[in-house]
Amino acid sequence: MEIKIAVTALSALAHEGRLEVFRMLVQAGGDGLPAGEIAKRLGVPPNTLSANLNVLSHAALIGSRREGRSIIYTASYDRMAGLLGFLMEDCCQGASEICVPLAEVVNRAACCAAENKAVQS
Amino acid sequence: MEIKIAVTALSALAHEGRLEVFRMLVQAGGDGLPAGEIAKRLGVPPNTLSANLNVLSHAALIGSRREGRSIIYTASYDRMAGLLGFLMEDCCQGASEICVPLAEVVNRAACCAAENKAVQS
DNA sequence: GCCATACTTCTAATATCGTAGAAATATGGA
DNA sequence: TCCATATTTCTACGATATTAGAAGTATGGC
Repeated sequence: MEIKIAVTALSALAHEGRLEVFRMLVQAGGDGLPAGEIAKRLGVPPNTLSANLNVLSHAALIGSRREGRSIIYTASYDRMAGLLGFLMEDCCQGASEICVPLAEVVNRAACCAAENKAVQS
Repeated sequence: MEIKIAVTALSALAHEGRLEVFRMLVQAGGDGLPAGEIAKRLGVPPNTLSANLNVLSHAALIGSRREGRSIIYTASYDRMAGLLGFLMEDCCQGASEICVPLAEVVNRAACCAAENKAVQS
C-alpha cells in the first residue's frame, strides 16, 4: 500500500463518528447495514452520516449497493487488511518477542481466526 | 481500548509525516532512533518534527528517553497492538472466510511472527 | 401521476490542524 | 565559564475539516 492511501484511510477513521460506523460495519460482516439503520443506531442526522459515509467510501474502507430504497454499506475487509499490513510492515527488526505478541493480539481480536489458528512456539 | 483513545491514535497517524515517523520507529525496533536522525532521514525542520513527535507521544504511540544530548524515540508496540485489536474486535460475525485471510495478512506483515506460527486449517 | 420514504448534495459558518521562524532549554566538552 | 549541539516551546498565519439546514434525487406503492 502506498503511504498516501494509508493516510487517507487513517484520516477517514480518525473521527469518532466515522470510526463507530466503520466498526459497526466490520462487526456486521458481509451483509452490511442500510444507511438509515446506521443513522438510527448512532443517533446522527442522515445528512451528517451521509457526509461521513462518503469520506469512508472515498478511502475505500467501505462499499455500497442499492437495495430498493435503501443503500446498504459494507466494510471492505481487503482495504482493512492492507492498512493493518502496512502499519506492521517489516516491524521490529526481527525481534520475535515484539512481533509474536503483536500478532497474537490481532489473532485474538478476530472473531474466528484465532480458533482456526494455533501458535507453534 | 476506549474509542476516544483510538481516535487520538488514528488522528496522530493520519498525517504523512507522522506516519512515516511511526513506521520508521516500528521498523527500528526496541532501540529506537534519536530525533535528529529522524529529521535528517525525512528532511524536515527539527521544530516541525518535534511538533509531530509530540502528537505521536500524546497518543502514546511512541515513547522517548534521553541519552546524552539526544532524545531517543521508540514505537509503543503495546499501543499499536491495542489499536489494531480494537479495529478488528468482534469482526465479521464469525465468517471465517473473512477473518482468516485478514489475520494472515497481518501475520505475514510482521517480520518474524509468521515464521513462528502455522495455520492449522 | 402522486406521495412517502430513503438518501444525498449544496452551502456557509465554525472549529481545528499544520507549519516553520525565532527564541528558549538541556547537555557535554574545552 | 563559554560555546556548540540537540531538541523543544512559543507564536501566528493559512489551510482543512466538520456540521447541519435546506433543497434535490431515486425508488416503490397506490
